[in-house]
This record gives sequence, structure tokens and C-alpha cells, in this order.
Amino acid sequence: MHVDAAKLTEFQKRVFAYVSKIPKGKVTTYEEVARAIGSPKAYRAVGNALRKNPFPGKIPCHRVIRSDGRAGKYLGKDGKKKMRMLAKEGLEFKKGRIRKQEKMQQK
DNA sequence: TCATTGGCTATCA
DNA sequence: CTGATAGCCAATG
Repeated sequence: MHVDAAKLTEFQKRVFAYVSKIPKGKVTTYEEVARAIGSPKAYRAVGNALRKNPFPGKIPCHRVIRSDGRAGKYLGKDGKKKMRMLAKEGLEFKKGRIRKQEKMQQK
């Protein structure tokens, strides 16, 4: 990203840069993103940044889920669509929860 | 499982 | 500063 297509804060740039690098078939959590960009406690702001999403379609925000294994929100609504897309990319689910390979499913 | 507190962080109105 | 928001953690009921 050497061009500024929009006025973003440094924080957001890092968030988008990281999220846009998420490979297909893989998911990440807000907490993980926040930690990767240097602010492990900014998970809140990370979700906020994605919500603003200046590059729709370019930023796979649907690959960013919650640490609980749930989808969180998508397009201002529930993560129904999110799960659908993730399921298509190879992710597995369990009654509304996403099963991550790095984490044991709880219950 | 769900709801509620309290604390954290970044950005906007 | 305040309130709100795509979150997280821990505790409580």
C-alpha cells in the first residue's frame, strides 16, 4: 500500500493490511489482529476499523471472527452470511460456532 | 446459554 | 468529555 486511496489512520492501515493478507480457508480473530499490529488490547478498535471498511470486497472481514468461535457481526447484522462464506472456504462449524483448528471446541 | 458489570482501545458525532 | 460501536476477559446469577 504505497498509495493513499482514503484517509485512514495508522491503526486502520495496519488492520486492513493484516486482514487483507489472510489466506483463504483460514480465519483470524480480532484479538489476534490487534496483537499483530502492535496493540493487543485494541481488539475493539480493530472491529471498529473493519466496520468502516474503506475497501469493500478487498478486505475479507468475514475471515475475522471472535475468540469465542462465533462470527461476530457482518454488515451491521449477525454473522449469518459470514459463516456461510467461511463454510464455503473450508471452515467447519458447530451450531453457530466456528471450529478453529488451533483451538479445541468448547463443549 | 444468556445477561450484566467493569476495564481497555481507536475512531466518530 | 460523552456515548456508541463488528470485541475480549473475568466474575456473577
